[in-house]
Amino acid sequence: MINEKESSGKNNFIHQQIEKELQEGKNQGRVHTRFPPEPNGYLHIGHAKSICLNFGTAEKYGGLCNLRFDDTNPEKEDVEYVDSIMEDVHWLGFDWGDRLYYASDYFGKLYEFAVKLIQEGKAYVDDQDAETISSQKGTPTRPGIESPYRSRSIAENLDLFERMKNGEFEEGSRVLRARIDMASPNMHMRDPILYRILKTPHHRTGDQWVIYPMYDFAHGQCDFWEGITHSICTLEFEVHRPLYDWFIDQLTEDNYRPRQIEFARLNLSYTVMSKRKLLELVKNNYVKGWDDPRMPTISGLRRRGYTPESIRNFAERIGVTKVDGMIDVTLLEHSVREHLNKTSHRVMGVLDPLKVVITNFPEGVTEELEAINNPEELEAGTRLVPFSRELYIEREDFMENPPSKFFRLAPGREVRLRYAYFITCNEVVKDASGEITELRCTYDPASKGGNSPDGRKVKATLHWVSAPHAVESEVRLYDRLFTVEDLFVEKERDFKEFLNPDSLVVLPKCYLEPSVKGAPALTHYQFERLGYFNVDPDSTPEKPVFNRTVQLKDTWAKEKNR
RNA sequence: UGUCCUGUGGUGUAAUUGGCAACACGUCUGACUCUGGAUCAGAAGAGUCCAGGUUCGAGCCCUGGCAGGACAACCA
Repeated sequence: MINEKESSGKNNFIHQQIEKELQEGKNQGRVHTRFPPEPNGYLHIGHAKSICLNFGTAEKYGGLCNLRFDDTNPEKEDVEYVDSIMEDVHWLGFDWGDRLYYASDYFGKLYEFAVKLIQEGKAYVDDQDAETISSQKGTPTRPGIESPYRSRSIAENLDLFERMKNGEFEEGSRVLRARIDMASPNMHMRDPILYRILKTPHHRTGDQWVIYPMYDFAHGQCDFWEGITHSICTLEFEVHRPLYDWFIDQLTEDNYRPRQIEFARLNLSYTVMSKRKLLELVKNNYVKGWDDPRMPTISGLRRRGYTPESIRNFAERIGVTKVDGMIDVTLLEHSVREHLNKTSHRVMGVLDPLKVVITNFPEGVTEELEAINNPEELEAGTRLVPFSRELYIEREDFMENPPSKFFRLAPGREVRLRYAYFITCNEVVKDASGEITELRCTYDPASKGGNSPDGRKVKATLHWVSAPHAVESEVRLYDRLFTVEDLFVEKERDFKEFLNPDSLVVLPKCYLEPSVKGAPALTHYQFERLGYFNVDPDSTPEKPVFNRTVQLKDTWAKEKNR
């Protein structure tokens, strides 16, 4: 959680600008933002940054934030995406109230506006095909040339545009263009296309329209009609701003103007953030779906075990600037650990079981030992954990020939079983191949509860599970999806070449303490000494499935690798 | 050979608008601990892309460079 001290006095450049405007009395003190996704994919952590910025900014200045679907391209969009986007925004903890809009709500007004531009001689119908128009556009360093249709009469343009709307022409045969400046140093001002013919049914308007406005012709006007004051978008739209302003200037003579402000999109190490690439991973089954826990999507992170709080704190921590950079995933991981450490219940679970027999503990007896649910929040209470003669411990918690820095169980060494007893290893049982199959230990009955009877110390406390009481579970371990930190520097090669083959490891047979039985999907736990895990929706009453959200920090692992 | 944007510890951000470069993550010590977690205490790490200039004083202002990015979809 980010406290006041950390967040105060750290205004990003957008908030600084807003505060300046507020002092000047601009927009009558109104702050109104919008989050405008195109419903052509699932939201990802980069969108979360934008959501937190837009909704957070409105919240901070007592303003409003709309949710608006930028649905001007029926070929890529779908209601499935609309639904998931609304779910994800809500899950993150934001609400748009009754301000749910669609660019398609404005198709009628946009059409009228286009007609007005034609009447003013500021737009024309171009009969050329895409290739020809593109070739006349010039390059960033060379001016374009004017279309032969540029100076058609207003009456002819009006007639043609109406017939475009009425479906009289084929897709691609005509477009409506703004008449601005083919020699502009800004490519977007070289008679940009306003409308194109598309005969694909739209997910909301069906076949009512066969002409669709382009992004540039829709976005700013929607902002204007909704009373948006700050239209926050990502850096790549910077060069669109003159066009954005040009349309608004044609629309109104008011003082009120929505202002486009650009910030740097989020780049996370070891992952991809483009919807195109994410879609490719899903479509070609490199992952199991948009909500695969390895995906950087909101739904993937949710299933992985991230909490809304952790994502919002992350967004706050990374800040907002115009500098293109790369955020280390470990910062995201830190954010979940921080939140889950405070909130999740502790539980014991053994992922790679090694059987331990307590030779001096009676057979057929079960003891119930009290364990603390969350040492960070004692009000969470305690639970009883069964203990018996046969247990499982983590295989890596035992070494037959331990190096000096290894504090855990070894032959002749005494350690504590958490909340249970001190045990000493007396015998190592192996199979024919030499693999350790069982440890035979004795316990000190006087150390019940894990308290040293005579003040003697042990260097390690191990987690364990009683064998006859263990809940057999599947546990899925995740690692980064890609093997390289920055996919962008490898843009010459197909990004799929860098997929991490070990991004998912399934452990089919893990043993967990019985208290996890029946926990609903998405319940968070800390498996003591291992990490944070949560219940996967694939769980059945017979066989729970857990996802590892993130490991605990592990200084031994670091030591081991030296 | 254009227009626009951006350069601050390893990473991400800050610097009261000209006043000893601060914070978080990470790293390294140490303390504490029934999680090698958490917590606590401390340390190292940049002189702000470069070169000039203005100024008592520049990360901030001016000039000139350099580097990186965006823009040539009937995508958003």
